[in-house]
Amino acid sequence: MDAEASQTRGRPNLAAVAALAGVSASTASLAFSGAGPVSEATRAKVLAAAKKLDYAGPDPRAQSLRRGRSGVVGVVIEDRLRDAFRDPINVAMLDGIADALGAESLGLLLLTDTGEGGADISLAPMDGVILIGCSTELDRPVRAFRQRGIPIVAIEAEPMEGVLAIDLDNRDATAHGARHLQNLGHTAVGLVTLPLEGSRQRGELEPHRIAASRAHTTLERIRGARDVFPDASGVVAGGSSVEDGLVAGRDLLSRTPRPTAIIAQSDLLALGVIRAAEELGLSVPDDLSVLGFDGVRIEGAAPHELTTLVQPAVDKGRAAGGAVIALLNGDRPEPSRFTSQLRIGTTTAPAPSSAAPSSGSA
Amino acid sequence: MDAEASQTRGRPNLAAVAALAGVSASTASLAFSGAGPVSEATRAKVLAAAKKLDYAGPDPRAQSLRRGRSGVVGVVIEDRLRDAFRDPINVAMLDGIADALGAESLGLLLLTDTGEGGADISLAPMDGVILIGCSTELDRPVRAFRQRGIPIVAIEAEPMEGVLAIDLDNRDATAHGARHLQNLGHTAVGLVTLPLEGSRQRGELEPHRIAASRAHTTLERIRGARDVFPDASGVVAGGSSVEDGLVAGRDLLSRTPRPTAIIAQSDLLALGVIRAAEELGLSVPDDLSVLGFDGVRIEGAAPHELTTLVQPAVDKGRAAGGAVIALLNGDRPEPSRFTSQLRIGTTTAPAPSSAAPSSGSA
DNA sequence: CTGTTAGCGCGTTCAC
DNA sequence: GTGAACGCGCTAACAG
Repeated sequence: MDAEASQTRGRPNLAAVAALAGVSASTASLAFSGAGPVSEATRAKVLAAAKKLDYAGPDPRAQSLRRGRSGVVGVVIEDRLRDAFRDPINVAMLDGIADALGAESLGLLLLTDTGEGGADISLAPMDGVILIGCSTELDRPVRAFRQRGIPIVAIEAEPMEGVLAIDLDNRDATAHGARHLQNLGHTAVGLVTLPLEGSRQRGELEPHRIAASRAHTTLERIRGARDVFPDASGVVAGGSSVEDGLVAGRDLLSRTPRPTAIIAQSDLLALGVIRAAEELGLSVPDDLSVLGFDGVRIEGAAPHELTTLVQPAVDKGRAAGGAVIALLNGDRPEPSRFTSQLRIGTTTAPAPSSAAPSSGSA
Repeated sequence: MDAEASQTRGRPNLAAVAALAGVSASTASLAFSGAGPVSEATRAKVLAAAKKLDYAGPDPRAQSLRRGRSGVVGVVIEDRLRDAFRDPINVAMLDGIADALGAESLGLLLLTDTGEGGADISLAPMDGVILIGCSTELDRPVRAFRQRGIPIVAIEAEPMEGVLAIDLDNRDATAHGARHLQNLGHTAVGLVTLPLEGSRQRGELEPHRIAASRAHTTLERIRGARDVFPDASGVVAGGSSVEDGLVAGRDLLSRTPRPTAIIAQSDLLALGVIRAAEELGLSVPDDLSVLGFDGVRIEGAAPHELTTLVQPAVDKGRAAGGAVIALLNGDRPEPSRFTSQLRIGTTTAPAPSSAAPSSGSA
């Protein structure tokens, strides 16, 4: 009855199964993992014992410790999931990541950067981590990950030591789009940017805020726009949503002189700007040209076809996933850089009351 | 130099830190966890040693084994993330879950039910699991979780032994909405349902498919509609998207006699149906009434305000999160049931060429 | 307040 | 093919 006693108390473990099967624990282990030579007869005995004890297989936690791997990759997303997932571009990226990780049957641990209280972020058991869209300062967690020897991949972040970068041509692409507007004769161009700080404070786009910001993507896109329109002013949106774009658009379009074109840093923002224009009785693109970024198809953009910079979001995610996997395998993957393409839709047109020069700058 | 040797090889561990600090391992452990009485001086010594060795703190994997907890809760979502996240209702639920879990600093492990190859789904180290929107057969994984003693919470699933249910009044709510249409005088009502199988096959809504299906939510909503319109025919959509609704709507609206009202099982589907109607030159709600489900605000629904059944998605998610937490604490939480509310918008109106009876059925 | 003693449940040598 | 021993890194009891 002693053997039965150890069965009764708590969950069965490998040792209990092995004992019941009349084999050693190591043999039982091999029978489960299939990672060694075990006779068919022994395996059957072990499996039978497992079934009898209602044993579900080796405990993942113990395996993690022993193997030094938990089979989980963390994905750090800025702030609330709700906000992050509201923008399809993030969902697309995540989908790419999940795709790559799933192929190696790695789990995806969703971590939200809770800011100050975020001491716990690096406390989860994971083998690698992907930083995605991090506008806030992630120095502390990054240092912790490095100390733990956890491979780090960052999508569109400032270059950091020991962090593999997956980049996008944010600056060049935006400049390309801006040049398109310039070629259409626009000179009064306004900017609607993504947030500059983790606090997502909206307001005027002012030099001191830019100087203090570490929001890489936002900054690069501002730079790209100003490469072409050095004096372009603008507003900082409170997030990437149609609503935020609407607010920003109302602001920008009520100024004098009113801009004839607006460069929005995401498609959702661009759509909001279009709404604001329509609200004011302005016609897009006749009275106002609008340029977006991302190239996601948004329900409700109709009847407009947004002129935008199409970025390969899913590929970016897949690349990030592939990169962690490579790092976990001990390889040395190269950082990658993706490029966006200008897709001309129906929301940009020659500047009103001005002949559009066919090319070249003013 | 021997002490140095153990420092050089591999990552430092608690023992190494303790040795360098000249204390025992357990003392060092307490210094980190703060879970016991440690003198300020000793703690300082330990922390100094840790800094010197570049030790990042206790290894989460080892902690998991020792404590029997990994601090991670799995969330199982049907099929591809891309599809799941396309519908805001899922994002809202996930947000609620994340909210509840985050409060206890539990991680959220995203698991996609890969179907056949999904032997790995129950292999991840986690303390509890939430099943969400599972149309496929999850018997095997559920059994595995139970064997492991992992608490299981399911949102809108068939009742299962040992699974805590978080439910929605899918049937009653749909019936309520259907009655609204009935009161408006509609008798020719068509259904656009969510998928019936994991394969997401679209097509005619036929009895044998219903009989074979285990998609709880879909079935309940069908039942609710037929409680009021027993003979209502319909089509099964290939997913929950505007596109799927458009396809289904075209199909349904090209039949004779054409339905005067359509009950769609999600707002996204409903919007697609509206698009299909407009495509055919039909006016909503004059020629066709459309009822949705979910009550999410969708960009692009304008100028319509969808008549729909508003469900408390975030609360549902929060309840699910709270339930796993309670189960992990050894409590016995009650299953919960949420109710939806009919929100009358501008997409339902009296049936054409028919006086709307004020109440009662035909 | 601190040290000692035992494991958590498993995978991996290395012999036989 | 199989078994015996050992340790992954940490923490919960008890002593002192």
